[in-house]
Amino acid sequence: MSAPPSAETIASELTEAVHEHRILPGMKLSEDEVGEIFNVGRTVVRQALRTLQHSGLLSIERNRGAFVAKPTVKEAREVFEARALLEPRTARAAAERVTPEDIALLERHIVEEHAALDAEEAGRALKLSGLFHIEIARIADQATVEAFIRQLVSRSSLVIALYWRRRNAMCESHAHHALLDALRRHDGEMAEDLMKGHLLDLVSQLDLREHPAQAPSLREALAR
Amino acid sequence: MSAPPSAETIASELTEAVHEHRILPGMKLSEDEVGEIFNVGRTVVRQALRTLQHSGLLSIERNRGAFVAKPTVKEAREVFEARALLEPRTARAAAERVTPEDIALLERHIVEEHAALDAEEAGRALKLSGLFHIEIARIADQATVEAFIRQLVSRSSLVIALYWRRRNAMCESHAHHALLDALRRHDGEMAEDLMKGHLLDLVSQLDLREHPAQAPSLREALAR
DNA sequence: GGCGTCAAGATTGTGTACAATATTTGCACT
DNA sequence: AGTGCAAATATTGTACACAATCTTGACGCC
Repeated sequence: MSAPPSAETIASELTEAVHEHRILPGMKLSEDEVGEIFNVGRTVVRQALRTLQHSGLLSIERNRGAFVAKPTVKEAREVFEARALLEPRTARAAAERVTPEDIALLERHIVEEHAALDAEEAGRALKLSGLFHIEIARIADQATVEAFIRQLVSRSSLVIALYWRRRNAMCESHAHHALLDALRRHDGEMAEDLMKGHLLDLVSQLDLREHPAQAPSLREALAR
Repeated sequence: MSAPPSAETIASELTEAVHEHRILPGMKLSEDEVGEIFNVGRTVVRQALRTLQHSGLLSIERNRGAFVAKPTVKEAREVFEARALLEPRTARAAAERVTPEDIALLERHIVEEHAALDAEEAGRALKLSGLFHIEIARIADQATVEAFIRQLVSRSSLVIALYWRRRNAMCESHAHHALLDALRRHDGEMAEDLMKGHLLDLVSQLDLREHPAQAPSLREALAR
């Protein structure tokens, strides 16, 4: 209905849905189906799906279709190892460049995140939590690194959907608050350490043992 | 001619051409032209171009076409800052996991790189030089980081095309040799330091002052 | 009844025609 | 001659038709 959205719009909407866990790993995204939802032809849908594939959210299998990626345990570890390489130093750089406007924006982010948690909207809280990390990269004025972190945050959403231990609470709000304090004081060293610890915390809350659930296909699950 | 190549094949060929400086920043890649060269329809070409866009090699302007990206000075710095975050630690990890087969492969790489330099094939030498860095990420068994480094190496080729000081020699072969030695001895610490220094060396050989040459369009070059 | 083969259906892959838009060229007018 | 507008050209954006491939269900055979 109304104006036909562009491929970028569709890609954004789908990405946001993944961030909010409204779209879960393994789900199939049929071209016709997505096209009907957004009132566009398959050509535009295919562009959007390819975009999401390149950012690692979809796995497109030839003549089979596009499926939301199901990161293996190894990939899950790799995502957080990559984040551990990029984000702490980026947080340090952000602490040195952060402006009062940035601080205010991050404060609003945290408030909204808390509000979402109180409203039991875990998906929205998760999305906002990811945006917090992306904002830090933006503040550091490192567009290239920011693009990488965007990808990693997106893929982290998939990892969390698959491997998160406790569904009830996401008790990481304290970490973001502490980071914000360090940024406010332009304490780069502290920001770097906090980010490093925060990421380690996140990984420690995942269950990254080799589950059966991660079998990519039924064939492998039942093979012996 | 003969068998029609897939979109991935075309993307690889174009990427390789960029690595070898056969395709230079600013060049326009017309869909029809590329399609005729590879004997495929525009549909497949567009897929390949989108892929290259997502890896940062092309900038696609709506209703204008696809142009090989011309990184600004800022982007050039960002690329090497990102590499400085990712590659040293990755080299350390590689030193801990490297196998004799990997060592042999890297040795061949270096030999070929020297041969290319002797044969005055600067483009081929540059491509092999980039592959050396990618191989190290592969050896580290970090597929996610490897994908990022691939992007960064590609974009580095564009940066070098635009900002390299001396066209004659690429006197970095020593650095790769030293890195290989560290890997052979499983000396992670040394490998990390060498990689860090190597990347700093590379940046120092660039002319990243704000030249006029970086004007994206004639319009800007002559605007006053 | 179990199993293999094959046909029907559905979904994606690709080429192409047409529409939309940008660029260039020519022309009229000042 | 210079400038502004308009038509012509060329290139990309989108939709659609057809081909290729996979999945599913049915039928016949053992």
